Amino acid sequence: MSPENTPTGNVPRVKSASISGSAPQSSSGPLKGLYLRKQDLRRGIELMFFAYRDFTGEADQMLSNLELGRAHHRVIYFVGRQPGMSVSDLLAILKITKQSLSRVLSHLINTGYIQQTQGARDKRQRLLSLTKKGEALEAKLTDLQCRRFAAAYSARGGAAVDGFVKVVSSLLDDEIRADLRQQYPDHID
Amino acid sequence: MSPENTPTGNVPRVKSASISGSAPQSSSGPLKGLYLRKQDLRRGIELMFFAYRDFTGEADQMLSNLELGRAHHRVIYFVGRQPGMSVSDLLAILKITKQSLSRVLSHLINTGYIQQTQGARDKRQRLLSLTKKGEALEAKLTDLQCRRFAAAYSARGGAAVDGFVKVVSSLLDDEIRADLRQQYPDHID
DNA sequence: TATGATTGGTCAACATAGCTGACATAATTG
DNA sequence: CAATTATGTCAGCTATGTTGACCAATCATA
Repeated sequence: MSPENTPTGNVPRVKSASISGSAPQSSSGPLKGLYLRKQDLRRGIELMFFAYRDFTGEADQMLSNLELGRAHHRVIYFVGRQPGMSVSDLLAILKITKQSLSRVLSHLINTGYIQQTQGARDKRQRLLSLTKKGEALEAKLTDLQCRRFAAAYSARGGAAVDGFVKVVSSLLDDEIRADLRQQYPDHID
Repeated sequence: MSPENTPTGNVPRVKSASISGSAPQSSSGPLKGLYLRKQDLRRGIELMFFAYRDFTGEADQMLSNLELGRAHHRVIYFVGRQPGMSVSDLLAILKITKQSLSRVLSHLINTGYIQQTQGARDKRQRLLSLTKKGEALEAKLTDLQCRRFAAAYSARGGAAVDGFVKVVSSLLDDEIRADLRQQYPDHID
């Protein structure tokens, strides 16, 4: 935790005082922990920042033409993924407050992207699903992002995809990783 | 672009009408493009969403205790990475407006995390760097995120890290990928 | 059946962090 | 000197998150 006053991070520094405790790391030769140099970890941080921005950028653009935002996209995406989900299901996934969701969800209902039906088993529940209009938008947005992934996956091949899924899964909080493992039967874990 | 009305996405669907054009894909057997099934691409989308949230979560928590936000973190991170950078350098990295940055940057200067010095070559420039206080915070925040990466990297090994870097790099916009390639001399590309 | 828990909606108020557009100052460059 | 560049600043707007309170309908159970 001691502050390291090393400016650029460009120089390969094998001894990483505050990090190296997490894993074996040799100070000589191309050995096992070479990818744990501080510069490699920083590259990871930056890749996440830039990739997330670029990954959402195209969809954001399309959404802004419809006077919608990223929050609307999330709702449309997850409702499209699991039609008939309840409001509390959605809250649990998005991890935002009821009020934040309410604002966005009401707007999507008023503008005809999402419809609600009363739950059969539990009449308190409002089960959410996409309208035709909502499905069309979801398809366009998901398509944009899927194309980006399809391009990346096919450019790099199955082994790289495997590594990607493994590493990103390990970046998740435990609870979320368990959820995702259930969603995807053949999930690498 | 035709809307596909398939509810859950849990069933493995080999034919992915709107996506499969991007790459070779066989409809039988464990072949080359198996990782391009719609469910695999959706998993990628979701991994990015959840991983980014979890990846920033711990730092966000620490920041909120200091009455700072994620925007402040970004500034501190990149200034710490490249001390002496100009305001326009920072704007180019963050891709936000001058006014958005100004608000955050002024606050960080007023609260003693960042200092400015007049450029020697070009006196109009205000070169940014972290104060001792800023360095200490940067170290703590970066350490949190580096630990997460170090854990993921060492749990999955070098081959997985390699795949992760390859795939995430391919998710970037071209321009950004070129920048990152320069930042990291041994960048896989 | 009465009670308490759950599901969902709503209101008011607030904070952060993005945006636009206009304008000002100082320094550099041609 | 004129044009451009680097930076800062003002006013105002929007999107998306937050808290806390409160209400209604429904469900589950003692």
